[in-house]
Amino acid sequence: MPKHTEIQQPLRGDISLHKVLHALSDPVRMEIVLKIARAGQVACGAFDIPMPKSTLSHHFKVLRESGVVASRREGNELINSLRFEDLQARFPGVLDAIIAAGS
Amino acid sequence: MPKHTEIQQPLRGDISLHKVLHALSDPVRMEIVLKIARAGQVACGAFDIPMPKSTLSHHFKVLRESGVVASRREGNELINSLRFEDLQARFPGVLDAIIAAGS
DNA sequence: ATGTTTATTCGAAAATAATCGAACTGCCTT
DNA sequence: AAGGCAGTTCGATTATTTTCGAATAAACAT
Repeated sequence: MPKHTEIQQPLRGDISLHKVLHALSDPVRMEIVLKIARAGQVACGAFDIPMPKSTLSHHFKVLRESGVVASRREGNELINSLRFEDLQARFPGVLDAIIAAGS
Repeated sequence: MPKHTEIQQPLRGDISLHKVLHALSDPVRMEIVLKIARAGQVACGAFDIPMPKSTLSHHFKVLRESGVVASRREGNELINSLRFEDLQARFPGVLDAIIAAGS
């Protein structure tokens, strides 16, 4: 029975458009988002991006703090997903269009 | 008969998503874009944003170089418009959704 | 208990971006 | 030709972001 630890993320109402756009304006983070969009659920370790772990961790932090990505702990890894419903509720169509454009 | 000078802007095919998103991730630039979206055509001077002209000019430059805004000279002022068709062709729905979300 | 895996945090360095005043260019008016 | 107006460009400053290695934490396995 895996323990689920909640990670710090903004509430739906606190998600701001400019932070979301900033988060998505970085190519590495966009790549991360596209991969999550395709797979639904991806652990941090599953990204074979040639980059130190601390840098990658920074990008996940930006994605989380902007409200784009939700992460939950499962065992000793973090599973990432997109906050599709929250973003759709707050900024309808934005994430969909960006993901479609980025694919 | 006003002279129309063309200003440096990327071709449709050279517009990149991450530059567009970066351009829109700044609150001042978003405000500019929203005003143009509402009015259709706006001269640089018509923005009563409390900020030195050089700073404002910098933001227009970012918007232009990202492909979001087109500027043409008419007399001694610059008229700005959104590159809606180009953006729609390249990243369908993105600008619409962002403008709707930002309004 | 010790070690392993997964990922974060810390702190400092390097790269980008934003800000502003001053000087400049283009166009119009007189 | 001289002056005014709209914006840009230059150069310097500051602020924010990105990057990375080293140290740390949390969960699991042995």
